[in-house]
Amino acid sequence: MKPVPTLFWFRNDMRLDDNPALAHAATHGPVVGVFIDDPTTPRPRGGASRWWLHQSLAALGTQVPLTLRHGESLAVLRELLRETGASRLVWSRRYDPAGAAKDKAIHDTLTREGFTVLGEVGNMLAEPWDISNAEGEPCKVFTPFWKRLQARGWAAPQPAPRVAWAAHGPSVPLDTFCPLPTAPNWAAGWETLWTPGEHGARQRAEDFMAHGLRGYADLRNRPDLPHVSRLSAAIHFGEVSVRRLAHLAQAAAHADPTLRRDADVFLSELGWREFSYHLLWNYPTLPHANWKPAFDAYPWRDPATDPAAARDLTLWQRGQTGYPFVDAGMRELWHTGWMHNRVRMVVASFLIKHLRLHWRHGEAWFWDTLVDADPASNAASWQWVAGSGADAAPYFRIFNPIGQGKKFDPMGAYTRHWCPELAKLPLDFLQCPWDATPFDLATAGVRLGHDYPLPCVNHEAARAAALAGYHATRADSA
DNA sequence: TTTTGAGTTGTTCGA
DNA sequence: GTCGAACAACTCAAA
Repeated sequence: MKPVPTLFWFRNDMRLDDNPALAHAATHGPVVGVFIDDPTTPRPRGGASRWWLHQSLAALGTQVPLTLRHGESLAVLRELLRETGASRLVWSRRYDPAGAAKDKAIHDTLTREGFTVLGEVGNMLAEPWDISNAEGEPCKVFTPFWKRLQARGWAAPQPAPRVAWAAHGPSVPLDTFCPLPTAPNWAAGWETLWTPGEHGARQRAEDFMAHGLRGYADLRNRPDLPHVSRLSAAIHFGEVSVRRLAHLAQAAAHADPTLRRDADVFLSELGWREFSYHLLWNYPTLPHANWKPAFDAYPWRDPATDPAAARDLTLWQRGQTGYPFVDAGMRELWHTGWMHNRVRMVVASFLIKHLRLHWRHGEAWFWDTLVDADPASNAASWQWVAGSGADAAPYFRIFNPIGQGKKFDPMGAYTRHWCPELAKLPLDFLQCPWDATPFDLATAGVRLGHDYPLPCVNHEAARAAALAGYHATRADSA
């Protein structure tokens, strides 16, 4: 008698290592792996994310036989259950509101139809509902959340299970399923920057633990140095498990106690991701509505009705604001699909506070251009910078784009790399070329307004306007 | 229940 | 150049 297969639905868990759902599926005979592109998804992936998805699917396809299908998820799954004769469907849970709702609907429907449908914990240290404060409510401040999560602990990572994979056709060819960009190919050369897929992620993780972790606590703020993990996209797609990463960091600190502080800071960054999902789960409007409603009163400039605001949004997106550190970050994003976290904070603060454009415009741009675009981290972080989020930065914390550049790119290497038209400018004026003497500018071959833009806003005036705007959000101003 | 202290990532000003 | 305080007021969490 032919054994009944189990259908394993890959989503953002593109790995075999420490994949509890896959481990479960593997205990029930042959496994058919499927990935679905569902056009009814409310907020489809952005372009950069789809580039990564293509590469990640290609990598996963070399590890296991993978069936690729287009279509509404429930319909496709029904079709596959019928075609394969499977009676069991297994997945790693999703925690974004739309994904979780869809999963519940599919679970309920297929269960009613007699199938066994099972979700296991996704790529999380704790499920978003596992953590709550003393009143049983969601945590609204990071530190107590993180303390509670750490006290609770998490499961040790498990090695990849032995799986009896069963190929199943037909499958849509990858180049049709998830096409790479052409005309223009804005991702040209990205394959030399990134190695999507489980193997690349593990390699990157181990390389980081061996060479980047030491000094991480301080040097993670330096965009010119290799002391961040660059694992954000791999984590988003589940190419590496956060439990595995936590384990690797803890093992490194155990082997060498002088790495303790660095490892703790790295773990807390994983904690921020958990906190973001905790917030998204409990407050599903996080990606589009101010978490603090008081911020609804903020006098944003509207690019839809204000041409100057529209112009400034475009300058920001293109890295043409005239503030070199900001422009360097925005160009890094466009050219690599990624931006160093310190620079993300600076460009976000600039959009929100200097240009007084709603954080949603920035969130949307990041959603489309980041390879690591994530519904929880992206929304929570933009709201954090805006001051409208949970445990957010105080409103008067307005990053100085000049000072941040000088402080965190002290040699100017990062800024010069992404703003090559300023490469010959003396360091003293690199972050504020408008202060350079005509002689310095001429020597460096820079004509401000031609080779590099004049600043689109004045820092002091913009800062004052942002502070004035925030008074509208004060509790007693209503 | 009440009180008290804390709260990712900063900037500016004035002594 | 360095240092501490102010920048506001609020909510949350823990004692």
